[in-house]
Amino acid sequence: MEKKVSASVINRLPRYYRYISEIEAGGIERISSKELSRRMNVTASQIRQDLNCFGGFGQQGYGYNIKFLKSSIEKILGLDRGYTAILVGAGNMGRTFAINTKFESRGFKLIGIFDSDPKKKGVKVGNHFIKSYSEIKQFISENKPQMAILAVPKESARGVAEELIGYGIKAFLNFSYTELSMAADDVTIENVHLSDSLMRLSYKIVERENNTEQVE
Amino acid sequence: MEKKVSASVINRLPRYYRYISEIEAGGIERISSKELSRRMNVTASQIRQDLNCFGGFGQQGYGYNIKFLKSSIEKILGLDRGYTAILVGAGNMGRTFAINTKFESRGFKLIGIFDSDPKKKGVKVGNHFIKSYSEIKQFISENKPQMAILAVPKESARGVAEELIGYGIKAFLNFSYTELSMAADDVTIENVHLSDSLMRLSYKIVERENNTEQVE
DNA sequence: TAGATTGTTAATCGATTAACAATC
DNA sequence: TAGATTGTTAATCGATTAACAATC
Repeated sequence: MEKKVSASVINRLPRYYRYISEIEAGGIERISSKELSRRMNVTASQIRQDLNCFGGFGQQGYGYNIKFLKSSIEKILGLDRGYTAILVGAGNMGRTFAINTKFESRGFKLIGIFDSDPKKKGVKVGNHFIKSYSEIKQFISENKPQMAILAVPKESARGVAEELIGYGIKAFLNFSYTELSMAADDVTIENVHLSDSLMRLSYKIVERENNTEQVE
Repeated sequence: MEKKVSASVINRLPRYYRYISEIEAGGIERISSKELSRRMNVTASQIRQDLNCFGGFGQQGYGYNIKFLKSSIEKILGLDRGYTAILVGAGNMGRTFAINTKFESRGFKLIGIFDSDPKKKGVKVGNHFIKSYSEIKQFISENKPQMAILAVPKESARGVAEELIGYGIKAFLNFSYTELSMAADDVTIENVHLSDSLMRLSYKIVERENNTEQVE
């Protein structure tokens, strides 16, 4: 019944949330789409259009109340739901993720870290002790986490994902250097490709060098 | 003189590169846009349009030669230029980045790691020994790296960026939890926000839950 | 009330897809 | 040559921007 929200809008939501959070931290109470557009370097029109996909959070003549807008975006993004996550793979990427407190401050709760390397078992990472991968099935059935963070080697990513889907996990954040796309359409995967960002940066350097050359 | 390539196309380039690399590794010699579109889950038309922004890499009746296409995309992205990078900040994120060999295999060379914490000086990370941040000015003037990877705390990100711009760095990959956007228009910044991916994933879980509820 | 600013409709712009002639 | 598939133009679709009436 609801109109489907476009991917472009969804992609922009976290950015709105970051800016609004910063503005709130700065002690500001309200903001107009115009002023926000200036800060974020987008059009005011786009901001109003985007937010209105989810409801009217502003007020004519006043603008947007920061606290209300922030909590509204939190609801939209599900940051108020206390979703829980497990981390699979306690290599560098996995440990970095686990230790980074920002993730938990964004409304998520990491409840378990797993690794298949027996040497890592029991090692402390952040507030957690690494568990054996062999315990994962039971852990999931007891704790029912909503998401799994995959930070395993490329080769094992697909196998692990399939196994976890079998145990009922339906949402993945995938840091492995491979692109997961599972058949089941009730499974959601966000692939993170750090080297893509690096390649884009590289492209822009090339582009700039080309522009500098042509001195016509 | 050249038509400006749109951001959408540039964003897709690294993904093409990853797929083509995998296909090459699988020993395949040529591929049609149709077959590639099937694998990548995009339209063949889009693939042809995108590639033709940069030239005609295919051949009628044959398709695309994988080796040639791969090296062509490498040239477009500048992966063949031997760009060098320094890493600033040897915390978890920085070390993960430094150790991850995938970055170097993508045509970049990490030539120095810097941290302002005196305790970290001399500590080995991957093949590198962490240098003091106070040495960075001289290092840059001697080695002229094309890019800097920022993995410093949020609070210092802007200051560090400004300083490095002063030393001649013009391209940044920023992992700090803040969005850099410097005034100078000859400076390029790629911001990486890991928690944005997490929030998008969360949004999709909410969306699915909403869809499941309404059993009309 | 007058001024400000939203929510929303309409207009524009750009990106994606379809179609097909060119050609290997 | 016949079949396949590109490169590219034209058509469609969707996203962004502009405009403005509604209203706080």
